[in-house]
Amino acid sequence: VVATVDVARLAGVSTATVSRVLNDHPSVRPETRVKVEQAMRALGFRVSAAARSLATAETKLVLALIPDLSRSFFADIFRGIATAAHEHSYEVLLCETNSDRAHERAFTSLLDARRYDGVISMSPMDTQRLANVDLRGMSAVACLESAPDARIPHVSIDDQRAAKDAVLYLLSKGHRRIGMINVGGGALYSALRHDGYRDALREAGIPERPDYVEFVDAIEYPLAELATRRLLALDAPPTAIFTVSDLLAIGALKAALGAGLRVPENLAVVGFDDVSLAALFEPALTTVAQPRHAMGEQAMRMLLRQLQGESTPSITLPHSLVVRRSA
Amino acid sequence: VVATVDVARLAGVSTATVSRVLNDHPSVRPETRVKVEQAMRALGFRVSAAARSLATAETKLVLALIPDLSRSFFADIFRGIATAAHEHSYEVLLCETNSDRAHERAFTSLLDARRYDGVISMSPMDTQRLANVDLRGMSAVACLESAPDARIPHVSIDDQRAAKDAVLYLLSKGHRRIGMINVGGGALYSALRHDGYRDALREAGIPERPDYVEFVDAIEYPLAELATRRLLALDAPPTAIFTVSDLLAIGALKAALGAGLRVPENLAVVGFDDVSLAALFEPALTTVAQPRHAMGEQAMRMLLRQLQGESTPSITLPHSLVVRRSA
DNA sequence: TTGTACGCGTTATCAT
DNA sequence: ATGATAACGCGTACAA
Repeated sequence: VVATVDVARLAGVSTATVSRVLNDHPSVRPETRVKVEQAMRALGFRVSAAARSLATAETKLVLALIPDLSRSFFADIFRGIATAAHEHSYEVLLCETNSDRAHERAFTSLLDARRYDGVISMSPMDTQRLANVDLRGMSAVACLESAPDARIPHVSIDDQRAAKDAVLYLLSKGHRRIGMINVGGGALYSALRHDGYRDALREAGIPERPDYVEFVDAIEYPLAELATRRLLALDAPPTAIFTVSDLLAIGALKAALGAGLRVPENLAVVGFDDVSLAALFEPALTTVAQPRHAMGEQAMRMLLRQLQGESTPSITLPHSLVVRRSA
Repeated sequence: VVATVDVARLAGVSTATVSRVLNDHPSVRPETRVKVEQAMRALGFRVSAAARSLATAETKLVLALIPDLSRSFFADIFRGIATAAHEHSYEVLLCETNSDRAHERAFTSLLDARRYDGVISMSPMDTQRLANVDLRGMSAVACLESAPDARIPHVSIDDQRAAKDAVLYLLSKGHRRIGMINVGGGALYSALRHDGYRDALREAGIPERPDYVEFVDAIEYPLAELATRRLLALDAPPTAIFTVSDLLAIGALKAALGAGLRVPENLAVVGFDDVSLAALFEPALTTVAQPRHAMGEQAMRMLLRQLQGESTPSITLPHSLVVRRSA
């Protein structure tokens, strides 16, 4: 392998100078710089990230924890993270943690070797665990979900308000019997969106009907399809359903269509996230949009600032209601 | 920071012994091992991946090049790669290279610092470039697409045969006017699938109609929707369409449904890949399935073997036709 | 079975 | 503006 010493020798300078060239140090005479650069090319020199890390105690690598890679929702956030990271010469390692084994693995790999400068969690479960574990001084930020503990700053939308807005929209369309399909598991966002749903109903003076709120175990459309069937089997079934995810909304749509109902005439459906699928499906989904890319970018920038020793407050980004055909 | 020296001191052994414990070296007396492990815990010791890399000249990190992260098709392959990698204590860095800038970035980050032990490309464009660039001895394997040059081994299905099978199926259903929606850009798989399409027609004694084959610029359903409209506007329009991607098939479906046609009665549609969307859409897609997870696993194992100095032949995995409603 | 000592390729400090 | 040199933390011959 060719190292800085070799370059130094060929260029007739010291390794210190080679290092300076490598790091764009201003105090290098232009002619010297040229000599060094020529030597580098001539020898086919490449820095060793490892050696650099060892000397600087920085890896320029951050870990991104994601629950489910097959959901493009997370892919979009990841893109935002990567964008911001690359602007600052950082790389992002993606780790999917849906299974228990993967979750464990992620945390060992996170804490065992000092491979990462920091971590960004897009997964409620991981975020909660991050808050309860000794981070050994590693920086962490949560995306989408705030940690119960306030040590980890987060970037998210106002979930409660967003859910309320969605339900208010349904109310404005004249609906009085509004159901909800939520997800279990104890994530904070599901609690918040549930609260938002209640807020809207309360404002409209409509009493809560617990049997109008269904919980599914995972963000998978078949589960929502079943939940919707249960809702539709009620004595006075909902005329509209608010779901906490577009995938669940698709399930609701399939259940309604399968039952011979017309959407939105017989049953209105509102989703959440505005993934690409939302516009594709027939009828196209009315849904709450989150600024996914921006959220990823902000999360990464937040982490970057933490790495420089700054303390970073959590931030809330704006959501919006995208009205299409389903409601 | 606490290093091996500190652990050694506390345990009353040498750093060599600590290193041996770290690497599960058999020649360490059990009692010694225990002493060392206790010292590690007591001090909160963590290895430095950087220092280890510097000493071993291995990073235990591979780079995965992916064209489009929002397509779950690639996410599934990535999962396979990660699975196999983790079994051997490797990490996988994912890099999306759809844009020119990202493509350039990927290659600089790949070749500049010696950060990665190897690279797996799932992107035709990247694979072609890998074959034309000085890899500096870095191992590379292609997933999904063979490199024109034979230096880079690949894992893929038999694309030509798979396409032929799909078209043969349509022929078996009585179709004689069969169109195709292919993708431009010069990827090998599109040429192969085109050949497979021709093979099937030839066997059936049906002359080629060039106007039956449409090319789109990217795997995006709106483009396929337009292409399908053009096909349907022909004097004797196809009664069936074979597409090289499920996303394109969805576009064809939307065009057909939008034109008031019934699928598969008036127009049969066959997709490719069997992504989750294929089963979700109405009517559910008949499509060619690729063993995505296994392909990823095999690609990673192939890379691992290369890293150990073995030479690895390319491999072809079996495909299958999944018959659903659309054809 | 265990210890000694050096090398891995950078950066950073202190001189000059 | 540049050079000499000591870290950085681990693996590994070679010895013992």
